[in-house]
Amino acid sequence: MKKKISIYDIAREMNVSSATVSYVLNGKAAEKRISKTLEQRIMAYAREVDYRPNMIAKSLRTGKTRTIGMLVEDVADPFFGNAARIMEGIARQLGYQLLFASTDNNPAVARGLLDVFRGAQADGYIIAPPPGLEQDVQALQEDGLPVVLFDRYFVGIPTTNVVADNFGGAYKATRHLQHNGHRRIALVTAESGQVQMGDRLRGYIQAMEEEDLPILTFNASTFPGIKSAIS
Amino acid sequence: MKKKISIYDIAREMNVSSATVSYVLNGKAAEKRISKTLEQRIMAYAREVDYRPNMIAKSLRTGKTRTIGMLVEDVADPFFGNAARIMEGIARQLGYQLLFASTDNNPAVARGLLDVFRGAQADGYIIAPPPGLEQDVQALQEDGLPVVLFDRYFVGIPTTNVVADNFGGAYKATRHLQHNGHRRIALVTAESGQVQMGDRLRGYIQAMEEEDLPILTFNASTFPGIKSAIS
DNA sequence: TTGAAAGCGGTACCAC
DNA sequence: GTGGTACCGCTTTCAA
Repeated sequence: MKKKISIYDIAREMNVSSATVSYVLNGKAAEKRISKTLEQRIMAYAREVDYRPNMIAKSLRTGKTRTIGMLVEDVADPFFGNAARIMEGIARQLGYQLLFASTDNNPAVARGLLDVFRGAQADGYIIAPPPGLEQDVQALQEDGLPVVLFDRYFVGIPTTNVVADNFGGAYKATRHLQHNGHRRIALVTAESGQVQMGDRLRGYIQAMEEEDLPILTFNASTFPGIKSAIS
Repeated sequence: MKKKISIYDIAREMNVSSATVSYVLNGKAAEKRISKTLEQRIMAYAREVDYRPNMIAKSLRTGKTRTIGMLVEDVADPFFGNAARIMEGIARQLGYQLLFASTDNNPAVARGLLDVFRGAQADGYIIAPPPGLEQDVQALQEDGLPVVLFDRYFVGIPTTNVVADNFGGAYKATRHLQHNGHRRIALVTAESGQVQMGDRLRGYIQAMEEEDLPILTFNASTFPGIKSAIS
């Protein structure tokens, strides 16, 4: 159980002040015009004793945690799992740590999670919002916290979102089938009331209407086995 | 952008010291024999201004972060994704926050991740270790940090592990097929050199040997399409 | 070139 | 019953 070493320990050992050590360790040696020799000595010693800064203390002082809270519907879902994993890698490269949590698409759960993240002083938020989270997202923004929505968004409330082109995708897919000579084309979807689903439906409908074809939709949620068609 | 309120703000408003506020907010009012009325007043005010403790400051002072670092092979993998999600829920119920990271089953990556977690002062670790992480796991333990391995473990190094009964499972499955009259039973596996795979293989072999049946194994990694048998 | 010291927001010991 | 205050480890201003 090697004892934690702090910048004071190394300052004492080097006969300098903690400030000097802090400067050197943060690459501000040049800026603060600290002698090259001193800098070398400190760096060498820090490496020797395997100094690791206490991020907690740093965060308390700077007010930044380099932490991003990420809310998805379910981390175990392949779509969100992959998204989480990829974003995690990118974040880490940029020196950020992602905090994940699953909302179950439940706004109450999501609210609780946001509270946890706020308690942890997350610097920013990446959210795949469940329906009903409008207020909370707005509250975050009003408090000056960076928020980006993904996979879904709220119509009417101004946010930065990254979403697939659901409308265009459904439209193109439908057109493609039409070009291949198909006439009876159905859309299997979920009636979740979520905006991304609605966008797909609209894309499909628009393509069908342009060709004056009948609209056919399967509701995957009410017919899990996909046994019958509605409308 | 409502300003962050601290216990000092509350203390000033209530004309008491920050110490008193801290006691009340931490349920130590009775223990510290603080008057019921004062307690009520402070609680009410805290609620009114929606006070949220700064966990960073709390962590710095107490040395505990109520955070657990979790290393899996791949968060996007359904097995690990589900494990992550379930553990996350339990942890949160207990007031802990899980930090996830994917090792890609690469010890170098895992080491870097452990460094990040240590920097974040994680209170404990849950690890599905890649081969070659023995030293690092031992180092954690020597530093007095709680570690639990899951899904795999290292033979010979003493750790707390939670793993499936791979040997017993393979043995029972094989026996089951034998009881149903099958004689040529093959094991499709991966030659990963990982202990859990070896355990399964041993369970299968033992069951086959007890009946004097021929050992047949498919190596799923060298024959991804599972086209031919070896041995 | 370098260092003293004031915080960041809490906790908890000890005194009154 | 309540409060003063030192301290957790680090950053940063200001002075020397």
